[in-house]
Amino acid sequence: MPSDSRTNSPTRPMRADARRNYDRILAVAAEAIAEHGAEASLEEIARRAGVGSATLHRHFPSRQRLLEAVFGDKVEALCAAATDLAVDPDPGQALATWLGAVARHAVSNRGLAASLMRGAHDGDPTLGATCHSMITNAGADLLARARRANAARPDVSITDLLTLVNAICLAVEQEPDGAAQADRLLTLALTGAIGSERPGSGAA
Amino acid sequence: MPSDSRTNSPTRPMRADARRNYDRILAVAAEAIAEHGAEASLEEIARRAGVGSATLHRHFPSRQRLLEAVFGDKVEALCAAATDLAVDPDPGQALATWLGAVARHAVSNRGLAASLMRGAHDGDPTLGATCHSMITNAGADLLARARRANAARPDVSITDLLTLVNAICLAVEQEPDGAAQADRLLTLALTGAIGSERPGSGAA
DNA sequence: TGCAAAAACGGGGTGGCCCTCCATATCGTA
DNA sequence: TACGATATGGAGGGCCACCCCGTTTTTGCA
Repeated sequence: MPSDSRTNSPTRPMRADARRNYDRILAVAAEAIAEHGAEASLEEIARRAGVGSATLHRHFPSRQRLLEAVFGDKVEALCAAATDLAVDPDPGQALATWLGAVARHAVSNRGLAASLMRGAHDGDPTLGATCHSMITNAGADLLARARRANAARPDVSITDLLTLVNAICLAVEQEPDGAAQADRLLTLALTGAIGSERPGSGAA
Repeated sequence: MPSDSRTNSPTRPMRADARRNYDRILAVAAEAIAEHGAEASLEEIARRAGVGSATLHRHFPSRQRLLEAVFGDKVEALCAAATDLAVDPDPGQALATWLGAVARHAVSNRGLAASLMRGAHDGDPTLGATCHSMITNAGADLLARARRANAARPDVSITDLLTLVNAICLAVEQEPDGAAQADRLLTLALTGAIGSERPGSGAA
């Protein structure tokens, strides 16, 4: 069920001990990243997993790769959510709901936002489907639908929206009440931070 | 004319050699931060300035202090701009203009956004007027005026707005066309990223 | 089952970073 | 000029990412 991009790839299946270590590292990394964020010490992850640091670096050649492996299932969940929302009767609301879900995931999983930010644009195009592009593709459909329904500006791209979401999440990541803050700021950004409330419709 | 919080402070004036080194370090740090962002290596700054790393750490006990010293004049310029805009006939536009100016400064001076983000809320309350609080105070007046003119939501704080600006700048800092991106995203966030355009008034 | 080649492992080294101590050099002044 | 206060910076400690290469484990086959 979980996404094991190694067990059934064209390359020879992993040796049993390698697989064991791979899984251990992944589990420990998830904990460490939850504790210390995306900058968690790789050395300590290896230590806690009971493997040498070389083993960690062999399985995950870069920090980004480790992050992507750790958050793979979260990202898949978000993509699935996008698919579900793609049949929502209110495309505009569906898009907003999904962006909120992305924000919620990013806030409650430290490091996810950082992982989603750095897309394929900084080297390392090895991994075909990075978290970044998966999310982008998933969101693109929702935006397209919203646009067709005249519920989204024609000049805004899905990259714009996701950049906003991630930027906000990254910014509030270490605030005490990050979740609430992120939600507020996202709503603000989506509906207009400066009151473009039509004169007359305002308070009072 | 430049703000030398050391020359005329209640504490004894700096010795000539100390002052020389202080200035050298500051100049070199500005270059290094422009090159490598807020995470530039302090050791290399010391090396380039021709001083020992201990000297750097004595003058600037924390990275944040160095950043604040480097960006002090930029922040003062932004505060001055806020004062000027405080008499603008259109308070809503004035606020938007100022936020745009903050963004422009933050994008063209790598590290400024990072410096503005971390306010007094993480220890080190030694320095009375941090960049963070200076900017916040400066912006608060503009927002208050805009609010009185019904040109700003009553539920949005200056902290919200500055967090958005800084988050955006931080996010696009290493994109190739950062300035344009930041401008676009800020406009989006201020006016509403999802088209709340009234039916009929849209493009066409 | 036994064994050799292949695969994976991890200790330890390199080089970088931040930060501190303290013996030494420099400055300002009497 | 001489002296005390002040500033300096090299050396060293602790942490980190990353890599080399001798050693151990696993596997597939006879």
